[in-house]
Amino acid sequence: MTTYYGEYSKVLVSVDCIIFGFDEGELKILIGRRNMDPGRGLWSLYGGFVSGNESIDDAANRVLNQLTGLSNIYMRQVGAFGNVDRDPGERVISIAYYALINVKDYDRSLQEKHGLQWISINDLPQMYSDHNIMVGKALKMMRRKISHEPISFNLLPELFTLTQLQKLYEAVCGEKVDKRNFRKRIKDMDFIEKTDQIDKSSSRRGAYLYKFNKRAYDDAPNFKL
Amino acid sequence: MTTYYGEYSKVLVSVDCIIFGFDEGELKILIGRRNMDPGRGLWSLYGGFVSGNESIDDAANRVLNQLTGLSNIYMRQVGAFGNVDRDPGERVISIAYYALINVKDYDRSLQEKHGLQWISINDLPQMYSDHNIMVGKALKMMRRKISHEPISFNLLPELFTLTQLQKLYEAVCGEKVDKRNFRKRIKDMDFIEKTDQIDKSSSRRGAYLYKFNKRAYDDAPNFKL
DNA sequence: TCAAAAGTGTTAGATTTACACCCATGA
DNA sequence: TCATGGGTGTAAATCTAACACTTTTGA
Repeated sequence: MTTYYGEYSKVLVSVDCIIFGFDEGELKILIGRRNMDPGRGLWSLYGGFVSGNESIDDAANRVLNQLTGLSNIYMRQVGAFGNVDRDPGERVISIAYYALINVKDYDRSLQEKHGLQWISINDLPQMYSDHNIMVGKALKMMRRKISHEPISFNLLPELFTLTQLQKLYEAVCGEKVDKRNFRKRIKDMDFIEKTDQIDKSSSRRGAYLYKFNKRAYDDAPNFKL
Repeated sequence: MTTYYGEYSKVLVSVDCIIFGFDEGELKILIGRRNMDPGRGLWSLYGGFVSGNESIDDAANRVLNQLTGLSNIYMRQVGAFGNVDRDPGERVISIAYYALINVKDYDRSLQEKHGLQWISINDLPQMYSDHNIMVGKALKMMRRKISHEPISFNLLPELFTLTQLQKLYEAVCGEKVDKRNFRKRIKDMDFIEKTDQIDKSSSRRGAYLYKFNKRAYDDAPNFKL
C-alpha cells in the first residue's frame, strides 16, 4: 500500500451511542455498567471501535444493531470528542451519535444480555469519561430538531394518540404544553393523519390513533411546534 | 505503555477548516489549491493532521493559527466525516471546523504564502473529496447560530456601522432584510452599543459606529433576529 | 444642487397565548 | 353515577411585516 501521508500518528476512533426512548412519560437513555478496564463498573454509554473498512456511520449502525437487534434506526451524529486524556486507557477519539427508538420494539433479552437500563434524562448518574457531556449535547440537538422535523415518530409506535405525542414533546422539551394549542398546531400539519382506529388502553372513552404520513410530509416539509 | 484496547485498527485523523470572512458585501471562505498528492491542484479546504498529544480542538486552533497568524479565533466544530474512501490516498477521518475572522485582521503575506483565496460562498468551485459537503454543513450551522447568538461580531471590525451589520446578515442568510425592522430589533439588543464615533468612509453624511458589549450580552443573553 | 447613504414610526395582519367546559365510557 | 382521560373555540395580546420620506454632506 502506498502511504501518501508519511508517518503521522494514528489513533483509535470509537463511536458512542446515546439511545433515546420514551417510556412511562419520560425521555430515557439506555446505559449500562462498563465491562472493561479502565473504568470497569462505571455507568457508560454503549459504544464500539470503528474498524478499518467501515465508515463512522456504518460503525454507529453496527453498534446500534448489536445493541437493539434493530436496523434502520433513526440516528444523527452529535460530534467528535477528542481531548487527549478523555479516555484513561489510551488515546481514543470518539464520535457520538444519538438514536431514537421505540421502546416497545426493543428486545428485552438483548437489554439483559448487555446489562443495560433505561434511565430518565432527569436522573442521570455520573458517567464514564465525557459521556455526560455527549448526552448533554445530544439532548440539545435533539430538542431543537424535534421542533422542526418529524422525528418524534421514531420514539412512538406507528399508531399513537395525540396525548401520547403531547406527553412526548413535554418530556423531551421539559415543559408543559397547552392541550388545545398543541392540538391546533397538529391539525395544521397535514402529515399527521387521523386514522379511524381507537386506542382504549389509557381511557374509558378511547382516543383516536394517528399516524405519520411521510409522503405528505415530503410534499410540505415545514412546521414549527 | 499498557494497551487496554488490544489491536483495534487505528486511523489518521485530520481537521479541516472552513474559514469564513465578510468582504465586499459577500460571505467568503478561504480556500486554496491542494499542494500534495493525491488530488494535487484541486481546490481544497486548509487542514492538518491531529497529532498524538493534542486534542482535536487544539489541532484546529493550531491549523487556524498557522494559516492566519491569529489566536483565539472563534471556532466551532461542524462534525466528523468518516466515509472509508473519502480520501483517495489513505483512510483519514476528518473533523471539520468553521471559523469566523475579520478579513481586515488577516495577514496578506500568509495568504500568499499558503496560496489561498477568498471565494464567495455563492461561487464555490468543486473541491477535493467531501469538502463541499463540509462547507454546506458549516454554512447551515453558522446561519442558524448567527440568528440566536452574537457571533457576527467576529466577522466585523470592533467598531461597525448598522449598515455593515445588516449587509453581513443579508450575505450570511442569503436574503434581504428591511432596514427599519432590522434597526428596530438591534435597538432592543442592549448589548449592541452605539458609540459617539462616526464612520465617514462609506457615505458623505457618516454613520454612527457601534460595538458589541460582551458583558451586557452575558447579562441578558437572548435574542432572535 | 444633487447624488448617495443614514436615519426614523406607524399600521394592518398574523401569530401566539391563555383559558374552561362537555363528552364518552367502563367500572 | 361517577371518575377518568378525550376532545373542542374564542378573544386579547404580542409579534411581524410592509411601507416612504427627510437628513446630511462632499463633490
